Amino acid sequence: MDMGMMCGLDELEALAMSPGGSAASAATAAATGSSEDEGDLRRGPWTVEEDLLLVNYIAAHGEGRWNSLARSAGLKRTGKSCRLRWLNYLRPDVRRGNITAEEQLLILELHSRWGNRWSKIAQHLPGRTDNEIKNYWRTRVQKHAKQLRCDVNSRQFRDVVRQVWMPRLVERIQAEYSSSSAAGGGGAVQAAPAVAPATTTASAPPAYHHHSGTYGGAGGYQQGADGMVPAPDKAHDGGYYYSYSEPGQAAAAAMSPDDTSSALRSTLTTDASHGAAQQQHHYYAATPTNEGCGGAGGGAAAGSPAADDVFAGTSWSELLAAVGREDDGGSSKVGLPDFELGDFEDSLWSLEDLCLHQLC
DNA sequence: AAAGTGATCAACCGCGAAAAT
DNA sequence: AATTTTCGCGGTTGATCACTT
Repeated sequence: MDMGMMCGLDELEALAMSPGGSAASAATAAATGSSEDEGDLRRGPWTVEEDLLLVNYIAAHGEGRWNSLARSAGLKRTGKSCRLRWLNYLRPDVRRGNITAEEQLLILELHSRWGNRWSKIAQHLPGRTDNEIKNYWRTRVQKHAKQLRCDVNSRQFRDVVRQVWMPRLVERIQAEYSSSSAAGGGGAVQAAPAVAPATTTASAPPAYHHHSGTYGGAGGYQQGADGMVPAPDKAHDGGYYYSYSEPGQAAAAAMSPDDTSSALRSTLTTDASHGAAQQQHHYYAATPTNEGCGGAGGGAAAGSPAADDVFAGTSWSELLAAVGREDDGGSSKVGLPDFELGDFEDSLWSLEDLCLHQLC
């Protein structure tokens, strides 16, 4: 394992002195409440010390056999807990930060195919964990469904996703690519890091990003002069948060050329004047007035003005108007072909569908 | 400024499948 | 072949942060 994350006593000592470390420990002690009896397994938030034990043990011995790993590493944790901590947080290729528009699009697309198969979906979003995707779905997607008073699996909501959400994501991605190409590509990493082509060069120095919107590093640790050390930045649970990318590594690792998202990217970026741009044209062909899904909509979206919310500024009545009523089988919606829904167990909608139906 | 509310995310739990003994 | 252990997944919870009132 060439993670380059060996940690020595120096780092552990530095850790003991670091604000993040002490904060995390204190926070954990407060969170767990009770002192840990000898032999008892710890629960709750991980301390920096525990993180380092785990990281360094895995660096030396590799992962797997989690129960014995936990014991051997001297961690009073279940193997399960160690595995989770490693996979969701400490792994060097874990990407942190906002879910990009392209990632959102991919999640919507893949969820339509596979449902709540989070781990399977996560395989197509390099650096993203199933837990993160699951959280995204629950907090963002289900929130929108709730605002619409729709079941997240209802046809109407899926129509909203298909006819409103996804097109707007496509639109945004297009805009991002346009601006990034106009700016010489430099903006792509910021705008759409998930699947943006590698923009760093082999000669570029490693980039450390100290905010929650970037990605590319292992949890809250960074490569020190001779080992992994906690990143002294944003207080976040344990009090550390950072990202790191080797030259040309982040984007390359973030997206292998042969995965679904890559195909998606090519779909989105191939000839903007014909491809997705044309999709948008069809998506927005018409909007019959209509209520829908309990009709609570109008203005409800006002509560979610997040900058990355493609629905921002659009009332739910508008959204619902765009897709027609569920109880009429969606027949009132226009602007999109009626897809074959008989087999939506397998695939309700997909970008391939959109292309097949003369939308690109 | 304080209290209340909602959003986010790390972590835990239970269960079934796979692997090991 | 049967039993035990380990792994991985999906669902859920709780703490914290951010925003609103």
